[in-house]
Amino acid sequence: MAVTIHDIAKKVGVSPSTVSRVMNGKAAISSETKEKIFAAMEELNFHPNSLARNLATGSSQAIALVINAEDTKSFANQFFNRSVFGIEQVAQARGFNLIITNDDSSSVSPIEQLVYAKKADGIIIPPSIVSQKLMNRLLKLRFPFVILGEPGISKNEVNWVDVNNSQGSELAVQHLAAQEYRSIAFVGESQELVFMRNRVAGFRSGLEAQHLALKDGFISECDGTSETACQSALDLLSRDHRPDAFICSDNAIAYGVISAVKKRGLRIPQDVGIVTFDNYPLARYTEPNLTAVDIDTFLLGEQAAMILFKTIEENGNRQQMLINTRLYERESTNRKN
Amino acid sequence: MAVTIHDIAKKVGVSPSTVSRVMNGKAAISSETKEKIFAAMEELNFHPNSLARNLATGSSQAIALVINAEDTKSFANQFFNRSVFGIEQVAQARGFNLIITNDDSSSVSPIEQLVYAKKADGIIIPPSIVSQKLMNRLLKLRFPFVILGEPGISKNEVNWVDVNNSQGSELAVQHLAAQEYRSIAFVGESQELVFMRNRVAGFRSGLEAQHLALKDGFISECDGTSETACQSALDLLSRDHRPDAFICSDNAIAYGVISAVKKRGLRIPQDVGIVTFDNYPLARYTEPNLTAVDIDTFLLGEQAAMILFKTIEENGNRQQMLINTRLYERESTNRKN
DNA sequence: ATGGCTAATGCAACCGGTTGCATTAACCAT
DNA sequence: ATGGTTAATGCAACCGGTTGCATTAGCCAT
Repeated sequence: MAVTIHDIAKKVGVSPSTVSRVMNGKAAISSETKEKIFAAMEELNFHPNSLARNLATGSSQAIALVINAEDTKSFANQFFNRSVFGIEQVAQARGFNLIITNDDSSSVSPIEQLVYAKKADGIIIPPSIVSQKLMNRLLKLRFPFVILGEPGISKNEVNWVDVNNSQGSELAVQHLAAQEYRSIAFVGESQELVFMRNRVAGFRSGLEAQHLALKDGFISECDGTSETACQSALDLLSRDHRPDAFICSDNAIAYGVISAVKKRGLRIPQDVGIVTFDNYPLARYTEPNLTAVDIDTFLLGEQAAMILFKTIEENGNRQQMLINTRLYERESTNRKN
Repeated sequence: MAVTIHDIAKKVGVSPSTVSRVMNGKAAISSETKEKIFAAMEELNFHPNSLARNLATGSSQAIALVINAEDTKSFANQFFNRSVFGIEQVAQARGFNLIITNDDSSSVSPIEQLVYAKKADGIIIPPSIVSQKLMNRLLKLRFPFVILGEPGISKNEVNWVDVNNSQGSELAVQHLAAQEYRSIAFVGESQELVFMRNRVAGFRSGLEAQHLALKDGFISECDGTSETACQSALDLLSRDHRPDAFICSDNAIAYGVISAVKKRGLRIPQDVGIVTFDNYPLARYTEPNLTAVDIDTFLLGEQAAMILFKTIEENGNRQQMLINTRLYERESTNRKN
């Protein structure tokens, strides 16, 4: 078997507890013994067994990110990659491991595993699996958790981090107004989704701030595919007073809107301007390429992890955070230069 | 504190070992006591503490996926998402956790943490961090590992899973030949990358199988950006005997090639056919949309995990596996219908 | 009746650390 | 000299399971 604390103790001629204390930098140990212990650890190639340590301290030294493979839309895909990196970085800096676990409806809640079996000291969960029941249970157990997105319920009672969706819409409107677009429409998915509601709210307040009217029917819902987005845009463009700009809730929708504009024989950006949420994966590659409201998902993950650790350490913290977006200007709105 | 095995034992009036055995289904226990124990576990809401169990059994019940955030190209991005899901699914089915840890050059090898501190029972690592030293160390420790991609070194001595890149190229050539393209070029990245070498090899053997000549300079290397890919394609298209088809090593390259073809005033697919590796993220959305060699990354992850578990269980297994690709036919090669 | 066998369960050591309390020795002030 | 203090370290219990070996009781064959 591997080298243990006892082997070190025996070699140096001290007790295991002394070795433990040296290893953890706790209590006062004479620098003489310290050095001998370090030397022995080096020589025997000692590595503390984290399983033993975890049991003794009652901590798993891990946090978990719960994902929902079924929910390909909101977080699973786009956000996933870089936010995982952000979370991992924060965890690693604290010597914690990051566990990833899928919790779709088919499995017998892996969250319970993590929580009850003490496999994690805290969890980050997507809004799509948040239920009142789950939240209540976690709160009652005082088990640290952060929601990666604004939850639809009890938003003031739990920790969460989200993109500032309404600010993103405002930014888009402001930019379009500056480019002298006056008749702006919004194409997105169902407003049953929290982030959609926030984007629409920002769209409204953005229009107000720019003293622009929200025309009837200019908030259009589709199912998120390019095809239905295209249809929605075609409908709007066939009106007497058609939009001269679109804000699209994601790249696939924007792609559909571009097709619609082209079908109607209109030019982008001269006749119609387009801004899309998300700078990925298409925005750079469409024709013309797209001005985009970009979301820093690395930062999102990072902040979620920070809040989680704060909760783990302080135990009783409650925090919400919005990450501001920024605009990447590209051809699709470049009317003036 | 939480309910332990001792609480159950006391309540039922048996010894902790009996409870343990019932929990694990080991040894013969009378169905009478079994039932009483199950009832007590239910009543007290007992959940075994995995930290204790792990220490006792000497297993962490976790596998780890090492990622390399610096290596955005080969695996980190595209493959990451769905292969993680595949790995996780296999792990979850076995009651294992999946740990994700980043190992870039800046950190003091988290792999050592995982291995020496016994935080994982096995690891999956990307080729980009595989060194001879690391492999030797893992082999010597008999620590189970699988490489997620064919390694550049010692490929016969270690476990790995990879996309069948050469078969992918062959598939592409075969399809192009069937569409009566005769002068096929390949645009990819540096052949220092193992997967590139395999794709080029498949390209060559595919041409041979179709009795097509490989023209001089028709294997073109760029740095992987659309811009340099476009330049490479422009060069090839300005030759006396220009290619009538391109196989592109990824979507960004294909995008550059499309631009080049359009710049030369040629039509796709009539004058020039294009096949790209990867069905994501652009293939569906380019103009025209792209015939693609698709890689099932979920399956890739799944198989990697399967091999890892086999190694963990059988201890001494050695296995390599190639995942075949399949072709999605789209407009960019649709010359005949 | 008796020895042998098996099924059911307990005992206690063990996994490898952590930590509260006790102990010892040295030093200081009175 | 004596009591008090502090620095350095050991003892032993503990974290919550697992498991080899021992024990007991019941049953069967001789």
